[in-house]
Amino acid sequence: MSPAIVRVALPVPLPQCFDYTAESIAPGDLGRCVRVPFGRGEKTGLIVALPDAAELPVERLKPVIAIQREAPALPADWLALVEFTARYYQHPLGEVVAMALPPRLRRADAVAGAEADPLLELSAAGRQALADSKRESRALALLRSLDADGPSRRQLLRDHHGPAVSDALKRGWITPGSAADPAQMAGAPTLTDEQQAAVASLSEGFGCFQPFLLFGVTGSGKTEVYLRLVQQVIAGGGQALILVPEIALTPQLEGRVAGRFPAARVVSLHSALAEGARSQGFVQAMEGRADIVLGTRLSVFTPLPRLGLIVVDEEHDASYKQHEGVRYSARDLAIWRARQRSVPIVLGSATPSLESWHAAETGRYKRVELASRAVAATLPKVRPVDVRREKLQHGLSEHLLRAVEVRLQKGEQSLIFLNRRGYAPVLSCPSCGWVSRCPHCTANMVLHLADRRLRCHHCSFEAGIPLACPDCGDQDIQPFGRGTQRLEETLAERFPTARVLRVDRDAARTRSQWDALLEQIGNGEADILVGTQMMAKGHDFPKLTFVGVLNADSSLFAADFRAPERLFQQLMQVGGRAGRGQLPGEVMVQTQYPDHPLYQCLARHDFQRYAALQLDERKQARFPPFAANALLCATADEVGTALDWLKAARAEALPYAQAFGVMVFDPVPMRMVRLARRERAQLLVEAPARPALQAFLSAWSERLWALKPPRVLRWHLDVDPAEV
DNA sequence: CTTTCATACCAA
DNA sequence: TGGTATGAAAGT
Repeated sequence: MSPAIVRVALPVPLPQCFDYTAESIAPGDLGRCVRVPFGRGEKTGLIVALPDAAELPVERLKPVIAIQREAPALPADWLALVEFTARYYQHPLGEVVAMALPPRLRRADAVAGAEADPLLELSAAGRQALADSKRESRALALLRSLDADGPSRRQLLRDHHGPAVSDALKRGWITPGSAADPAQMAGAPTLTDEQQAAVASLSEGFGCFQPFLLFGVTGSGKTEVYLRLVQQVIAGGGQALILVPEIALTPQLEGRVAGRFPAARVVSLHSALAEGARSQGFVQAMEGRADIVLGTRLSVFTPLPRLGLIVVDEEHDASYKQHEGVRYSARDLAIWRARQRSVPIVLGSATPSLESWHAAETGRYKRVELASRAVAATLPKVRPVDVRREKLQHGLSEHLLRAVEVRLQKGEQSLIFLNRRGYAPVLSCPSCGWVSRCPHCTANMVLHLADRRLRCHHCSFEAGIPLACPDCGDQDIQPFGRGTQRLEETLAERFPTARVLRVDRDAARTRSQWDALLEQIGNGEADILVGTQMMAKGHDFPKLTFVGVLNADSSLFAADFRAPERLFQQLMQVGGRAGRGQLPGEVMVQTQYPDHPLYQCLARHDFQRYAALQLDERKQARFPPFAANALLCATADEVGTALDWLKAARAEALPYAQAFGVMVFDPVPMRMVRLARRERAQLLVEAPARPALQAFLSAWSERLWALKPPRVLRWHLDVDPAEV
């Protein structure tokens, strides 16, 4: 018997797979990791096919070193998913696999058996103890919660009751439980009529592929709707996949899910997780031992044998698109996966992406709406403040200052939102025009007065603050513009009795700093918050009733056609921070263009109107979703090199372009040409629709790989780019 | 005649 | 990508 052939995807930046010979191959080895000789050394890859014939003459194939048979093989539908990803995003399969697989799984050493998280329940003795006990204790609280909510996972109990758990185990009050229903819920609130209706129409999609757009204003209780759907799926023996933008910023969701389903096996996956924990969660999900997987974009690649539902929370969020390496969109892949597995997918947002909104308008997605806030709070009053005729005090209008003053007197909190870190965006010499340029980027270095540094926000280059102008020696160099640090200073001077707290990436460098800040705000230990977009994301501060927005206009006329969409989403989101408790909220946006449709729609909370306007513009201009785009990006030590290569690439494209009805534009230097000592250029491809783009790209990329670029040049394709 | 650096090529 | 082979330029 001649040896079998295995086709292996290896983590190398090459468009092809590699064939090897292997003895005694079973069909079950498809999807297994394998150690192979490669070049002078060895590499670990994944067996992606068991072909009858090799691409090369068999004599030239090397034998595999070892097949990793201790770990379970990746299932066929998972292979199909990574293969689709590689094809659609024009990225080498081996690199897609390397990204999607936890590193522990890839390495040949055995995967540690996942530690069990046993289910615990009240024993007869425990019931007795509960009945007999008279005074409050930690143990009593534990027993009571088990009595009320039913069996629960040990980890969850430990999170809430600490050492009382081991104690109760020793006394025999609680015991490892018999099989409990993972779908049992604890502490579920009553749904509003609207939520009930939403759950009803969404669950109609169970058992078949159907994308839903759950369009619900901030605070309308979308999460509660997800949880009920998840409950139904688990009750039917299925697994649910929930994607969230940044789990680091939304740990409360993790707690809420785990707390709601005390008997379910919940796996949460995010980038902050250690290697081992990530691999463990992956394997648990793959073996069907997890009921719920909750995670960031990477978890779209979690194998789930009993998948029954996918939820994409805040589907418009930019963090679903990966911006380097394999530039995939987790949201779009989730939809593909839902179709592949014939399961429903729920995309939730208060400000859906225009792509999703358009899909709902045209009936490709079913729209389900939650129009009112679940908690008894009204939408905040939003208005643009015309700053053209007002004299500003350090960038702050009289209206805004008065609004802050009023909250201070009432003991409520205000948030001033400014998306610009640091003290001032640039340091400049008024006499000769010198500005604090970054030596490695086409950008200015930002003045950070707190640690007396100039810092480039793009490449992290740092320098000290010069005492005099480096060019002309003038000592009168000055900061221009305003960042959060300066705003914090200004507000502290203006409101000397107020406690001003800055919340940006500099103030919340680590997770613990961030948690500490959140706690301070929650405890009412701050009166005025100065924050960047970090503050926009899903946190409820009951005492926060006013939000002032500075410098919003800069996104209005930005070159990127998606900038206004993002601005609207961001303002809706940050506005949603105001008045989520019992107190009514107010939002002011300082602008030079108070009549701009974006602000007008924002003031009326009218997403639908704004979406209609934007979609109309996009249609006229043939932008997505009325076209499909891709970018070919090249970087080199000089733009010229990049541009030359792109020109050659464009020449290769022209024969195909016509056939597929695709436009290939001239290469241009990127807006920020220089980034971290590399110069960048790109070329836009515009197709009438995705299938045409795909067909064109697969033909073109074959030619691109054949093109021999100079060694210094790096190139990649960005399909469905987030920014152009 | 050696060392160093840039460049071309290749991987099964 | 990373390792290696190749050759020209620069140094002894």
